[in-house]
Amino acid sequence: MDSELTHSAQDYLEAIFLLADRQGLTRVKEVADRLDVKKPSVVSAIKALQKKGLVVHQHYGCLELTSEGEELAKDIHRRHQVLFRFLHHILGVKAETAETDACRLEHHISPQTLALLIKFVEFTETYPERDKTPKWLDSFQRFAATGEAPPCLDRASGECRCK
Amino acid sequence: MDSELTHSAQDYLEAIFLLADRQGLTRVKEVADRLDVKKPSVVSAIKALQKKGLVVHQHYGCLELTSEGEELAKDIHRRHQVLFRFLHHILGVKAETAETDACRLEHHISPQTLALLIKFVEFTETYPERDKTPKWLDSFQRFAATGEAPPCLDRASGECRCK
DNA sequence: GAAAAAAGTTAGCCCTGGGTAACTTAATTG
DNA sequence: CAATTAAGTTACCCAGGGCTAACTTTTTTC
Repeated sequence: MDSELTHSAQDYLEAIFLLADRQGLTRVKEVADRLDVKKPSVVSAIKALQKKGLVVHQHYGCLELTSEGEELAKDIHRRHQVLFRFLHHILGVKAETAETDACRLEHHISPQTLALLIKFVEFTETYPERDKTPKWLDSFQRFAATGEAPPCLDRASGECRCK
Repeated sequence: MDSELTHSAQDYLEAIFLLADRQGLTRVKEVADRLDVKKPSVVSAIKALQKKGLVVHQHYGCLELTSEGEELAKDIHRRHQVLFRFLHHILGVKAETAETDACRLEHHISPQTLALLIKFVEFTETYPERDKTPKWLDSFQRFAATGEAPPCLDRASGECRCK
């Protein structure tokens, strides 16, 4: 059993996971629309996932993840979410762009980088206070938006004026 | 003239740029070794770059970027560098991994994200003082390395203890 | 300067992952 | 329940981008 998933296989897996209704079912058409590909592309991608035992699909019927497929999909989605939060909440990339970038980046990131990115997102979301934007991030966002030096800093000396 | 460069074309362009000696010349072999591909792959990639007027290459001879090719290569490399600095200096990804990740990520990032990432790197490298690690980054790096809450923060309250 | 080694090239293969056209099955509706 | 429409499928095709094997040219070296 070839356990390696291609990039596109991961996209399909994640999409099926996200589209599943309460009964865990979705449809070829849904997947095609979501990923912006044509139905035959979905069908052939699903054949591959089926062969690996990650998806169940009877002819002309619904799609369903196996439990193994669901585990993988959750993992893929977790990665995706971290990237999205980093891009959108920290860098300030607009939601739509962050979404598509996250989608493309998630396949090209090493485990080490992912782990550190998770820590980075966790760090900024947790300190100094949960769900409160840290001062430095606030400074950065102002800087990014206006090009202004951080408000509590003197540009010339680089010294903090608000000790 | 098809002006769009494929991902791999960008890699080749950047590699040629970085390998060029003082006379701006390099060799198929060099490129192949650097990108970890075989020579025939280089040859066919170069044919495409040649057709777009980005590279000059005579049979059995040296490779050289045209000025247009060099402009593009510099731009590609700038992107690469920003990513590397973000990954290595900010997140703390080890240099080797940061290098390969940067190489892979650079093709999958939107202009908006790149622009913000540049600002982010610039911000952390400039404030509060040029080339001095900001306090928050220091906190993050300790947190990433040890899992400890930032030293100047009380984890329970989230309040800063060192006002 | 001839023989060996290294570099470059060509031809042809393979896999990924998209697409269209044409067909079949299922669902909807008058 | 027959006709229409929508969904799913199949059989192709195409481009990107790598590879190997075999050949040619250039460079080295004895």
